[in-house]
Amino acid sequence: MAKQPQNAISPTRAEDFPEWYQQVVRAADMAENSEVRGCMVIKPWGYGLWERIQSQLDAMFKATGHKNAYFPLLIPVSYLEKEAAHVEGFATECAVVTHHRLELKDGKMVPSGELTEPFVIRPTSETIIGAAFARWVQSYRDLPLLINQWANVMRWEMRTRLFLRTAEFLWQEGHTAHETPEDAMEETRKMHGVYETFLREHLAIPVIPGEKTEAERFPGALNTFTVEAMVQDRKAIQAGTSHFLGQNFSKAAGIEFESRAGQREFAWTTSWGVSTRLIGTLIMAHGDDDGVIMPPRVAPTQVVILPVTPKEDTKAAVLEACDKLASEIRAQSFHGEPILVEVDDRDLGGGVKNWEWIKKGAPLRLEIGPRDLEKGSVAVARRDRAPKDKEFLEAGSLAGRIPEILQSIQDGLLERALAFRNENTKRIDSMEEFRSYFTPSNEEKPEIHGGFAFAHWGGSAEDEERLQKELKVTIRCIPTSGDLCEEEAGECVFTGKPSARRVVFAKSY
RNA sequence: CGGGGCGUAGCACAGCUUGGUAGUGCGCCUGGUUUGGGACCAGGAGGUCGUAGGUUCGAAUCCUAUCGCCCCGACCA
Repeated sequence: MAKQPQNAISPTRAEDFPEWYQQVVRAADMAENSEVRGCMVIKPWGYGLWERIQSQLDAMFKATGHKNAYFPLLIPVSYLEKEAAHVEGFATECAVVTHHRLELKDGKMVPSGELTEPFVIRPTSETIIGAAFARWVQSYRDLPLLINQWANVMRWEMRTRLFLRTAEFLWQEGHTAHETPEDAMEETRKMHGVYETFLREHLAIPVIPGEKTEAERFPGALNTFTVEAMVQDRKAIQAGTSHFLGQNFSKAAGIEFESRAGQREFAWTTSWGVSTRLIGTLIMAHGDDDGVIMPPRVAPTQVVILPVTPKEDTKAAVLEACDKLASEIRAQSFHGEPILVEVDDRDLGGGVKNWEWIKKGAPLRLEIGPRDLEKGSVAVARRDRAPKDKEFLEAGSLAGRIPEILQSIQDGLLERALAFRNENTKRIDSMEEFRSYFTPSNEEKPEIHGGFAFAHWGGSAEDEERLQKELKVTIRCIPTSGDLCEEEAGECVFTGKPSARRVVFAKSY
């Protein structure tokens, strides 16, 4: 028998990170490419994670006063034309619907009824929601209007990757309208904060909250705020955005109201969103060479119980003990919800099942066999430790300890991710250092290199573009809060011009 | 859309240079042996070799076109 590899995923992260990512998504059975170009099938384990993300974020949106609604998938092309920057930003990636009927012609179905005005499949909904807001808002008393939509959107991307960039993806888009610019800006920052909290506390991913430069701004926005995460190839990934749209969209859509002073005024709007990209971020932030590691708070199954049934005569007793433990654990709660536990009693080899759950990243695996029944023990294996690392704990008191164990995994993941980010974040004060930091030593097959560079910047949009062309590095954000936000004057590394603060540079997804 | 690579069983691949009608491993099914572990033995199911043309007595293999996928770039959540 051939010796099994040490780890479940091949290649390893160090060998080939992009390929590792794809293998992990498949090994964890989260999603697969579909027959439709650029569109994925999200499988139960991946969708289960999305549902957890969805329900927890939704609760945070509700707690901040938002209500859910749903708007059409199809947007009249003329709506898009109303905001100049917006059209320019999205035009090239729109899927367009031009017909409404099929006819059988020479054995093939062909479109026949041409629409008088084509629709685009929403790439985002500012315009169509703006049109609704224009109807809904009459008076300052109708404001603020705080709406969120959970939906799918479509952007016809050149190159797609499961979860990170797909033609169709799932997301939430918040859209709000306010009486004053101050109110709208406060909303923009508030939701920016909600994302930072969610990423850190729920997904165990530390992020740098900050503002985008003009070049990276959402088309049509006055300010774009972002939370930037670092994943294990040391690249940055934009995990969530919050935009202050000023009056651009309200003027385009006619969101007008009568103010307290009796004047007709345009509302101040915001929009903010996160997408299924969070799933890709989570995989790349926490995964190891054995697969996904799910942070307990969002794991679709937090505890898996694996019955070990070597002998037929003890099988029934083992299964019974597993079910009993499962219901004890289910009675416990973790962050206010019953613990999600599953007894995997499928008729498969124990090793196979064990490795499946490792690859899926279930936070805790519990094994109960005949010997455990005699000794009153349970073998406990944590996903944040080595696959063979098990600890035997006392069965009677185990259920009560599960919440604290899950929390310790949750905390450990955040600490580990934070340490990784800090190790790969560097203050840089010279151009030479900057260049060498972002230049791989093997041009043919670039190894994992670079990280976050924290440097002074006083350049223009053109300088920024040049930087991207030369080194593939962009300004990820100008930090607005958090431990990496410090106001300290200095000189731009590239131009020597004065700079009020350091900004974050990185290669990105 | 540019540069590179690749489409052969559910998955990973070999075979192609030197054309002769398809193979290996994993997975799947059946039976047996095993059992604190990604098991073993035996038997079995499964492929018009991406698609369409062409050359040829004969094409997975040679030629042309086309579609799709992956990696790198441009674009982007």
